Amino acid sequence: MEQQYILKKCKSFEPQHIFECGQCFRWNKEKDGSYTGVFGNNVLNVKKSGDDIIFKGICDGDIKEICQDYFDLNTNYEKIKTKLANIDEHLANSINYGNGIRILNQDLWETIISFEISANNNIPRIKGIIERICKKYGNEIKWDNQTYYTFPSVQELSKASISDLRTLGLGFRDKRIYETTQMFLTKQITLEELIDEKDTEKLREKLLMLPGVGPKVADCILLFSLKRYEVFPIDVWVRRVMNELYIHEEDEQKVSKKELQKLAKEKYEGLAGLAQQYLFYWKREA
DNA sequence: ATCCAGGGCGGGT
DNA sequence: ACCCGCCCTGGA
Repeated sequence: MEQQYILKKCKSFEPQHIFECGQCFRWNKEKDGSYTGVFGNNVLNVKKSGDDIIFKGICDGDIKEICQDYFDLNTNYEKIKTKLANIDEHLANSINYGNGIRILNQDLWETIISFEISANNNIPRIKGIIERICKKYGNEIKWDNQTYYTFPSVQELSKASISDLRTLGLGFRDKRIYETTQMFLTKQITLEELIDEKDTEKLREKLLMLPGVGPKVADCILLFSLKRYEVFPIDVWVRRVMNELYIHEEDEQKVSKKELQKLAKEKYEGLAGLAQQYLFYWKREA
């Protein structure tokens, strides 16, 4: 049954910024500018109307509670943005540009697999691959005369062989996804132990044990699902923007990740991940 | 046509 | 520790 929730006068909430800042792959823009997506067993449409946000859809529980958790509504982004904007002019500009960004609280399993798929790949293709996986191995949810598919659980995805995955277009990532799924299926590693691990460095080490998870993917999982706002995922865009703003090296490829990590930690401290999102979105879109 | 896209892996120094 | 070539795929 359809539910609706209206969030009144929310300053830091812009659907386009949230869904197109690179953190998620399953939200699509509708003709009216709203976004529709699937997360958990929920299908939701998010529409901005003045200062209000209208959430509408099929929810596995109370829509208000689900949205408060998923959209990180208990975090004060005004405060975060003020702090970051005071660091320097570059950050102030990028925050002005992506002022409605929020870090979603995404499902760990889905985030692990999604970012393994993102390796040396592009966003349209990543989205296509994930949709095909969901359609084949997830569960159907019908809403508003359309059919949506949930992201498959460990058990559900374990039905896929390596060649099944290859058929869906995963390319060389097929084996990585298969083996990661097997590790969780056989409880060689569990989602619970990752969620319960408080020490971020130990947590990163555990994530790096998964095939297909290197430093960049691990940082994305830490930031986009495990709420580690201090980690700083470095991809080509972040390297580009950091070099342009602070380093001015002719060949940006020569700037080492180590140097960038150090710079981010010095400048942004515990909010490096948030800073990354504003800079990334600004550089990609503007 | 060749290159590249939100890297990881394995095999070199 | 760094460095490098390779890896599927499809769109420009």
